Amino acid sequence: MHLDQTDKTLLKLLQKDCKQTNKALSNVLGLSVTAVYERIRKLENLGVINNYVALLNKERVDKSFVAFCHVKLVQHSQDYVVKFEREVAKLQEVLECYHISGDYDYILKVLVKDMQEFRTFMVEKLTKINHIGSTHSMFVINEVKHTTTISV
Amino acid sequence: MHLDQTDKTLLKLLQKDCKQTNKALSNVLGLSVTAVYERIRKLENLGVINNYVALLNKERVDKSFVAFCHVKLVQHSQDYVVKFEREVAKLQEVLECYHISGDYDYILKVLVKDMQEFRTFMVEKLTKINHIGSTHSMFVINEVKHTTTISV
DNA sequence: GATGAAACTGTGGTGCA
DNA sequence: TGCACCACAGTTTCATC
Repeated sequence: MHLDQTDKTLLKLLQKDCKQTNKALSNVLGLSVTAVYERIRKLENLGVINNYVALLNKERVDKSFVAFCHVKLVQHSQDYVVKFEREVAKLQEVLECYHISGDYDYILKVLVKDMQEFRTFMVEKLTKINHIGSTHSMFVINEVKHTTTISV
Repeated sequence: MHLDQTDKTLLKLLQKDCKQTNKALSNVLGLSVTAVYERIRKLENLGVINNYVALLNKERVDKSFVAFCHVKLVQHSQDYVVKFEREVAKLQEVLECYHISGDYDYILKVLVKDMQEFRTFMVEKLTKINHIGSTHSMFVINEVKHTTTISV
């Protein structure tokens, strides 16, 4: 796989706004509409472009509380790890979950309505998963930056 | 602002795939194409839908290393805070940055090619920002879950 | 990668409940 | 206010060069 400069520019444009017409893109890139169409198809087929999604304003859908939650398991047997990861992936409040190096095993990004809902999430959902040793939560005071755009 | 069940279903569908035609959406929702079109326009105008973007496979664009980086400032004067936030927002390697509660002031999600590039990022970019007291990095071993879909 | 044609979709007007 | 129907302009998509 090799991406030339045109591919990279195209990816940059589509990461910013994927609803642009091929005609608009063709103007920026100095190509024909078909050439743009074929490059996009190529990038999709190569799996460089995963999918196209609508991003919402979380405050407007009443989800204003973001927290990062560290989790440590009591043990690290494969059984426990697999089970925890499967259960946590099911929780819709958990937008992201990573297995990380350091004092804790996992870091989770959790999105809920408010502090009260976060408490409910912790008590009734997260800590209901077995084999969790300890957790440590950090609350987001302010979102400084949040982008889905990868520099290519 | 009030979102009915149809709006919520529509948001769920568009968060999964925003390239679906209004016709396909109208079939799922049991509405006419125009009705779907008008609801989407409404959600855009209300600012519920922020934008439409292409999501990339980070491995396919040679960005396989994710790290979370805690940052503490030496002081918390407004001047220092504003300056740090402005500088960090400019760094393309930083996908997310949050001001958080707890021992550290900020948590950053950093995406680069590999460990070596991370080192370069830390030495030549992040710690070049003034007034940083200390940092603490955690490396992602495995991505368990990563979604942009907010449950509505 | 360009051109041109066919099929389809987005978009806005009008009317109905 | 919200939806359905209709029609046109513009877009996607594909065959051909």
